[in-house]
Amino acid sequence: MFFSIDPSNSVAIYEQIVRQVKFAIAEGTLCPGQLLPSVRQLSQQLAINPNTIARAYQQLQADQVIETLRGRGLTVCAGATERCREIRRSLIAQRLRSALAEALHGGLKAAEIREIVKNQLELLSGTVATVASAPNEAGTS
Amino acid sequence: MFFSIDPSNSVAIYEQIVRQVKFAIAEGTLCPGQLLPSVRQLSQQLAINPNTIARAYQQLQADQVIETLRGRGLTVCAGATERCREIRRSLIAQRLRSALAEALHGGLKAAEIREIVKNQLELLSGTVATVASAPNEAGTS
Amino acid sequence: MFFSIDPSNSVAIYEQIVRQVKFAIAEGTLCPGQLLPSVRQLSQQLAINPNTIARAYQQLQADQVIETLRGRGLTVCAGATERCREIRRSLIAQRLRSALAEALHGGLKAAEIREIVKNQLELLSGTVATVASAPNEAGTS
Amino acid sequence: MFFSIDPSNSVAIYEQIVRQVKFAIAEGTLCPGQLLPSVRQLSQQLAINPNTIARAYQQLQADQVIETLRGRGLTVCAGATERCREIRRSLIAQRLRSALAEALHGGLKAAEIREIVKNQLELLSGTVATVASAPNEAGTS
DNA sequence: GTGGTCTAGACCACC
DNA sequence: GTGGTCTAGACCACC
Repeated sequence: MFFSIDPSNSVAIYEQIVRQVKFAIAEGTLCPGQLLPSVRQLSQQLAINPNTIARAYQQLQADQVIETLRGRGLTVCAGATERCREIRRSLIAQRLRSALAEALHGGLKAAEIREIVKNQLELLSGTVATVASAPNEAGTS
Repeated sequence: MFFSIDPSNSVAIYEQIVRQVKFAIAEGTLCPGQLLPSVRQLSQQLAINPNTIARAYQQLQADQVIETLRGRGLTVCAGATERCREIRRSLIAQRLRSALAEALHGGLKAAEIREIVKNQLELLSGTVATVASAPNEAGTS
Repeated sequence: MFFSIDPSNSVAIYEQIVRQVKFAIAEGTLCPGQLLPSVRQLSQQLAINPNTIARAYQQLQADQVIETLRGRGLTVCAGATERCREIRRSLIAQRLRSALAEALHGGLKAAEIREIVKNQLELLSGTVATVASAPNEAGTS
Repeated sequence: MFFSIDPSNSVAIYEQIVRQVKFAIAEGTLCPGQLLPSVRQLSQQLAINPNTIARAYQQLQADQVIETLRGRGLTVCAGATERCREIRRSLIAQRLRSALAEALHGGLKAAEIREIVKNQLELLSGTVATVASAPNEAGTS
């Protein structure tokens, strides 16, 4: 698990950790049953106060993504992979929908939007083209 | 000018005002030379702290969208209409692009994205054309 | 709002606060739109660290029971009354069901259980009898 | 003796062991005079830290349910069967009473409670009578 | 060793 | 004034 935390980012540090853990689980980098780095350990690795790490982990527990094994640490819940993927997909789809709505609403014509979408997808698909044969994982790098 | 402010929204109130003024200018509801409501007046109308209104107006001045007419109040700058339209369009286009990037990045396939875009555009274009029939989706600025 | 906090109780202080707020909302003591006591105020009143209060309030926000009005404080969400009632009822019903299951499982005969239930309801209903005409609020003292 | 330990359960592991031993004694699965599995043996069988097993056994000794036979190990005390049964029954009855009190207190009407009790008893009595037909609900200790 | 909770005190943006 | 975040350091039960 590698985290990259940016303390000057406007999203809170604990929230950055939450997202990166969910992302890692969705990606399969972190699997159900696996132990997370301990609060103290991660706190040292990232040079961040243990309380902040603990807060992120508490959030992840509330989201039913990880659970505590008494005295041993925190593990990824069974089913978390699918849950995290689903959360991600629906957040993304929703964000996409609202960006489209806002675009139409804010003066772009449907044709212009289609153009942007087409260009953007071609531009970005370059990276993805080679992975086209693996249906589910495409583009999760 | 009608503003709708939501204090429980995560974007700051002053920022909501800034956006709505720029939007109204881009739309032509507010025209160059026109006087804005005074701080006190708007503060009363929205039941919001005058400092907050003042801050929004300062921001709009910094963005060169409004300017003070000494002793008379604040007016929309000449050229603000085009500038606001341009600001809006580029913000929107950028947001759209980043939503698309994130979507690809986060596991949606290009085909799925195209599908969402297509559906959404049909859905919303319909709504825009015949606003009255779809009551709820219309005003989601 | 009166809170009674017991720091020697095994349930965490922040959790005691969370429960009492939900209870007060379910009861109607705290109504949608009403402001909660501020973090600092409650912290003084209960002689408890502000962080602990803040944590309780954050939990209540995550539970969609309260929401922040930027710069003004925290209010009870619309619909929170029903939500809190429903939460309470289902928690209680579930606890009751599992107590019954455990009782049967653990050696009490159905007849004994019925006896305990009957006695207990009679014993406790005394308090409630006079309120029998107000269907929904019965016994929420 | 089969134990099923869940480290992600909120009740401590040593406490889970204590309860299961008492339960087994109350049920007659474990009889006075019988030797308990050694700390090491149980520790291996459950893949649990020996200290945790030792702590459970200490607790059971304090509760006068088991006692050490010098050099031989730990045995179930004489009279433990009845004591465990009694402990269990009174714990259960008390839990039931408090669940009922809380239910009344928390907004369920006496009639609703009677309904839940009735349904639950029918449901579970059925299950107990013909365990084999309802696979999942049987072992919910 | 593990996480969970709490206090104390600081700084921030926002109103 | 408001809440939100973070650090620092303590203590606890559990394993």
